[in-house]
Amino acid sequence: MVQSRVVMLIDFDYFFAQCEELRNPVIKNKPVVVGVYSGRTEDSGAVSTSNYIARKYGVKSGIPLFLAKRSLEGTDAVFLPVDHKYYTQISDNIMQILSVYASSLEQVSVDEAYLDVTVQVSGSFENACLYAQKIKQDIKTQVGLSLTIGVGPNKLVAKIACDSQKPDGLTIVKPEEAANFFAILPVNRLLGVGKKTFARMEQMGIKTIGDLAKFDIQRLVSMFGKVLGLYFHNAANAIDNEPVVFTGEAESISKINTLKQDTRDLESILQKTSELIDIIHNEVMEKGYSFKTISIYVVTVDLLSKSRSVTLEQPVKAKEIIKRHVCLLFEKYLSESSLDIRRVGVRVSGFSKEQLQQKQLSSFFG
DNA sequence: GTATGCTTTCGGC
DNA sequence: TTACGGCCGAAAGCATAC
Repeated sequence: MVQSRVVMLIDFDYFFAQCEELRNPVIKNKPVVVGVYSGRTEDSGAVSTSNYIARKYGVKSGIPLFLAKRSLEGTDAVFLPVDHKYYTQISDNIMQILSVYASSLEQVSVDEAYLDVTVQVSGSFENACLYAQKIKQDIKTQVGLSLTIGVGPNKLVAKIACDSQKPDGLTIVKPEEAANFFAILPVNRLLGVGKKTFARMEQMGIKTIGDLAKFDIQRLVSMFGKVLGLYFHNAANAIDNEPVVFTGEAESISKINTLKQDTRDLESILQKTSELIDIIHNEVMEKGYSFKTISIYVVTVDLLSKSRSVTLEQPVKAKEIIKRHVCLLFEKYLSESSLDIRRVGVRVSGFSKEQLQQKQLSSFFG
């Protein structure tokens, strides 16, 4: 008999706010709101994360800071600006500790990682329960943070298990339970089922993952194509063979800022993007990347976003090339739109890294 | 038709 | 009544290639 894998998804609870509680435990029993301040006016900006006390007042990720402030009026709420460096340090520390617990670790974001622990728990989900508790305890003791863990036979199930109980949760879904666990969930909980596909599936009478699991596979293939159709069929039946693999470098590097004032003056836009490009270019050079694609990102006064990009024939690395293409892209964009611009951003992607490969080879031999 | 790759938009954190 | 960040990868939509 083929033994099931045992895969965990570990999610750090309300991460940024919990980091702030760690730094200053006095705030722990107060509403804590971590926000990005745009610098325009005193309260201009948005909530990045809040602790669960603040969430009781409806203060959650993405809402405007002044709204959060209003909702928390009369409480002893603490508002703090994001400190990415500090959170990344803590995250790196936790990832380092977690990596020892697994055969492979795949970091998904600053506060999430998949672990393949099949070997460590001898393929037993009973062992996995104890093992997960041990991991939680270890991070609590060594770092002082709480985590939520989902365990399943693959990444797909682990993820949905993890989402089902937070914070400080532990949910285990055994292989034989996965189908029932999935059946009642709305189909858009599956990766790959966005707004459009969700609407299409609804038309076909598919609302839950259970509906999708029972749906005729041939018809799925004829509707969505071979690759997607088979993927949907498998996913709905909780089948997922994606391995837990070490995550490589980021695929894009971007920087975005809010302008001091709304404008469509090319000079002032280029002045701001020039600052952003300096930072991006530094980072790209540090990593020894070349890049092929350069994009600009615009948020207009009505808060809608647009982007434009160009892909070059050859990978390049010069800062001047970014600046030149950013200028061209903005000239083009401005000729197409008449709205004032509130925020601007720059992104580079399509990396290649001959240098890095050389480095790896030489360090392998050296 | 299916695969592939590019551009733009969407949505989670 | 309006109000509102910064980043990333995935989704969606299209063009082109086989």
